[in-house]
Amino acid sequence: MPLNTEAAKRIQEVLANNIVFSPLPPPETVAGLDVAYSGDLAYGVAVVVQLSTLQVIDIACAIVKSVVPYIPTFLAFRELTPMLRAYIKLRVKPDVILVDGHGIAHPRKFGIASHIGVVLKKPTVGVAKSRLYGEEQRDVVTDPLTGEVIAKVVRCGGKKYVSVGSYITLEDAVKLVEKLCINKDVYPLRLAHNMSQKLKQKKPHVFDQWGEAPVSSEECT
DNA sequence: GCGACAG
DNA sequence: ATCTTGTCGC
Repeated sequence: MPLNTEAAKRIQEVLANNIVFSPLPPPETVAGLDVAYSGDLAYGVAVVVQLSTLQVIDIACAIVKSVVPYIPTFLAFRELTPMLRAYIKLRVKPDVILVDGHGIAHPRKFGIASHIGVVLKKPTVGVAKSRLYGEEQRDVVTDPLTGEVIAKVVRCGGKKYVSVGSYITLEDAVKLVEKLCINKDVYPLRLAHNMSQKLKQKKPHVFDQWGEAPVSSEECT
């Protein structure tokens, strides 16, 4: 299925008005969301980690048919479903969510991290491996049109572009990512990435009429 | 028209 | 993201 980019663009512009910039109350739990692909299937994984102990307290995953192609600035329309399908299966909801991709460091200020934050009304942080939009100088990325700081570069096994998704401030987002930078990786995202890669290597699955395969949390590991 | 372009 | 092994270097 192709993507109506004009309609998608209007959705992003409208929903971007719902982004909230506010301090994040000290979180106890953090989730990492990631998606892997194989053939025409998307494997979404959500991992919840206890900040004080770094122990994994919940895991969930979803296997759905991948229908939308990747088009720069429209990543959410391809990965939102697999990520949210996994997220809603969590029995323990996190205080804040880390997403693979940008938040407001996006042409229309509405990257996938912001999209998820607005839809779930939950604090989210965008953590990307490369820049999509903005002028990078030193460790800050600014919007060339407004001069506003839209992201900060955090060194953690390479550059990580950290931006606000929603319900958080850039300062709190950066503090959280730095705290979770372990062994050159943002821990929760590393776990989610490893799990999605593992998951897709498993046996085929049976799909229901909605194009989703039943997968237990144990089956994710 | 040209270059840029998350995963 | 995915296709793919070894190899050069700290």
